[in-house]
Amino acid sequence: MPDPVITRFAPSPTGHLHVGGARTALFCWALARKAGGRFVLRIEDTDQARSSDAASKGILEDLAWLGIHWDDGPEYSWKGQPLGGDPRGVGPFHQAQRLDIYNQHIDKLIEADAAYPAFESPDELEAKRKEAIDAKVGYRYDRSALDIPRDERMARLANGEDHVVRLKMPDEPITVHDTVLGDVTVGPDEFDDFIIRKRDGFPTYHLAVVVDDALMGVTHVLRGQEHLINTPRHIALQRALGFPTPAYAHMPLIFNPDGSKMSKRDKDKAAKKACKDAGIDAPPVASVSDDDFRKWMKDKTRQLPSDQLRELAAAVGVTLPEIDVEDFRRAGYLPGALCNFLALLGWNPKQKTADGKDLETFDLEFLAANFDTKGIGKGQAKFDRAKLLSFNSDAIGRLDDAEFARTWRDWASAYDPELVSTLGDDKIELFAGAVKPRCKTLADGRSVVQFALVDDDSYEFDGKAVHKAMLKGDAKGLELLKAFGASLDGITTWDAPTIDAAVEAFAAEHEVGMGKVAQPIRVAVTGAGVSPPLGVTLAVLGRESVKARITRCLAFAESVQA
RNA sequence: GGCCCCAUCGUCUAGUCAGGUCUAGGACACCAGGUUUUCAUCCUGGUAACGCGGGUUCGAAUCCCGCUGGGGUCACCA
Repeated sequence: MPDPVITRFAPSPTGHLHVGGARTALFCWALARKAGGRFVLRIEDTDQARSSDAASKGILEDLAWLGIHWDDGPEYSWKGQPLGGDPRGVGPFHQAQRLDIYNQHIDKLIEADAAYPAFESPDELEAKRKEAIDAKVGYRYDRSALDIPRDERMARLANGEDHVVRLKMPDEPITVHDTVLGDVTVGPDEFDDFIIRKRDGFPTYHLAVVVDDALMGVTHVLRGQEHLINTPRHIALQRALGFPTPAYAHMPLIFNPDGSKMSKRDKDKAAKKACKDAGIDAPPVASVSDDDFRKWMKDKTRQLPSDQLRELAAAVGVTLPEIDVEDFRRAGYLPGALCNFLALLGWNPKQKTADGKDLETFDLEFLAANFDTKGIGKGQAKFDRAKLLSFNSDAIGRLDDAEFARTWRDWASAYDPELVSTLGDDKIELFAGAVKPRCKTLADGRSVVQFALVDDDSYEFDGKAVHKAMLKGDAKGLELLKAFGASLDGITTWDAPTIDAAVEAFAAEHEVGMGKVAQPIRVAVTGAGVSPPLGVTLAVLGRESVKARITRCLAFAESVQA
């Protein structure tokens, strides 16, 4: 039996899942699925200061929502389906809970003289680094800890003196055999004896990753290209520890359309700019303190907690760019569309559709059956929101009306509860067919149904639309509207098809085109010249509401006319 | 700056490994038409790219070199 393929995604829980991370996770997942292997989720929380439980939970939910489900990893329940667990007994999956394991391996390395404790303080090292920079030479740790006799080093270590542990890097070039990039060789001058255990006793990322990947049986590592230069370090560590080296594939990064790196800070940046442009110098919302606001405005790198930031953005009237998976979810993107788009950003199935075009639309199932590291491109990609938007509206279009109604309602109950409470399930269903082709995101749906969310006497009439539909020329529109309003009680059943038929009959009876009748009615009941098809529009409002609105519009139009 | 990676329409890309069938294909965006009671959907068509310079070759988007450009990385972050 060939070795099983085991991949892993190992985020650090410092916030919600970034779309770049989501793509990495998606590819790792797909590679494992394709090979019938396992996909491991591991939480890299060795940075005590920056990691949080909330972020860790958020990432789990983001992945689950996307449909990227893990076999081994933290236990999580998604829509009644259990995810994760530890059937192979390779956990726990939070690195902070694996300190003993790391220390065993570090001890082994020290014992074998492959690693050594170093006692310089951070300040001392910082000074040396600065010196190197001033002299315009690359800084490397000078191994001065090795000048201390081994016995003395070990004694000081045993005494519990503050220290870090460094790996002795070999004095020879290391070649990474990368599935995407080919062989990449880096010389020994590029590396110094890097730290594998920090002063606080936690392992660094390098040590933890290598130990965990080996112990969890990971065979294929797919990650962003920012890790390429780390790989020789990891290979050195694997050799020192006697671990096999997994297959590596580094993929290009994702950028903003302007070429800048897609960063969580972009959201803060947008909000800061809006505040600055509007000349706001005090926190516009109560949840942000005066002090925090001032510091935040002053420091380009400073970020506000996401809910505070969102509140502030709403108050200032600025739309934040979507960066994290959760941003896209909130903005009304479908998980399938996001995955489809993300997959295409750097990967191509290289297949044709039945009509000879490049295959671009596919689902997770397809990815699981067809993913291949050969299809990963080498070039860096820009994140084109317009194309994602198009993917999303296509994906919405492929839902049938009932599915759409369900999806829209579920989204709204989480992100726009007022819409659900005002319309109710029945009207949402009634609207589904009309809203679906008119929205590119689930959030867009609101603008389509806005007219039904307001009271009969509280929406405003667009003067231009009123003029165009009923007052222009001989003001025949006004006459028709009046007549139609009077005929309302004659409509037997108040549903869209019957209403449409009645309007058609009305137009025929008055010997005018549909447009001449439909537009005045539309403007009367919605205030504007744009709405879903008339039958649905009237059906949703209800007969009494339509009557009231026509009466109100008549009065408005006549007052304008006079 | 050192080291490393990359380079086809505005954007994502197919084609590059095995040079000719590429007057370079698709998608998004954009523009122009058409269907439609408005808007949207939908349909048809169009504009638009091999970064530059040298080689190799009968022939290069495809191979080689240089340049330019973009990116990554140089933490007791991951």
